[in-house]
Amino acid sequence: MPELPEVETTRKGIAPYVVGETVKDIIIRERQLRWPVPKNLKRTLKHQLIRKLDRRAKYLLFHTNSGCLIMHLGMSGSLRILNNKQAHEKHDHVDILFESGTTLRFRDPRKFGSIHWTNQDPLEHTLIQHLGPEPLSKEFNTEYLFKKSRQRSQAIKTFIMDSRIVVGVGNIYANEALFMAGINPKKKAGKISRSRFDKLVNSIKDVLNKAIKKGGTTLRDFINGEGKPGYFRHELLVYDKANEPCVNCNTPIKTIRLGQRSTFYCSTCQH
DNA sequence: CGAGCAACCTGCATGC
DNA sequence: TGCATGCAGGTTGCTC
Repeated sequence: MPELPEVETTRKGIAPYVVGETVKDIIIRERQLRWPVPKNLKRTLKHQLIRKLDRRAKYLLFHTNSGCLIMHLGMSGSLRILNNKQAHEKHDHVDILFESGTTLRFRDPRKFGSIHWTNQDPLEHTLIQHLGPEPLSKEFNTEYLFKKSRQRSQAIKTFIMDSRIVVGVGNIYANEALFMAGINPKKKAGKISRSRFDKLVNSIKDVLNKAIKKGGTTLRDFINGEGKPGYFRHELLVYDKANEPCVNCNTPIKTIRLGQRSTFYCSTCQH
């Protein structure tokens, strides 16, 4: 489910409850996620102090003194902070219990999420080292995107969703940013001018920042650390709005399939 | 190399 | 009611 704003919302929500806490125990009910949960995770993580909780792309990084727990929420994953020993439900795959009595619970019906452990710099991890820049960093700018896109025949939408180009832009926000920038999602990345990339970069940063402020987008089941949904859904302009009138020109929003993902755009406003 | 797409898995909405 | 189909906030790793 989560794109960058939802992962960031989760990080901010759980950080106060986990940073500075010591792991008392881990309960693993399901090991078969996107990748198997490491065999010795329980032994490794027990008694570790969580020093810091970072995010890189859509990965959450739980730093301890001896290594780092890396977590990805996939399409349907969520993390919750629980005060008491609440009974687990279906799809509650992993619990991390802290000395303080609180529990961090990982739920993921579709099991596309994953949990990893590394003793080294997590940024050097195989799944992380090849990732492109953070969209909200200075490194992600017009010049960078323009240069990367030259000679590329790929559609601009799949291009900005490619994590080697830039991370954190999933299907919702790719649709939204392209609408805001007035760019047709099918347009070849290599044929877009510098000034239009300028607009696109600003739109991506803008939509992600606004979504973070609203606590992310809840379509069906995204919840933050406190079990509450995000409210950016009400601000969406094109995503999931097939046949609804464009907010600018009233033309019905079109739906197509691009790179196996639903794509929404206004054929009048986006070229 | 780039581009496209099948696959991983479960739940839910839709249509017959 | 049941069953079949298609779709869902992601990403890797296969083909061509």
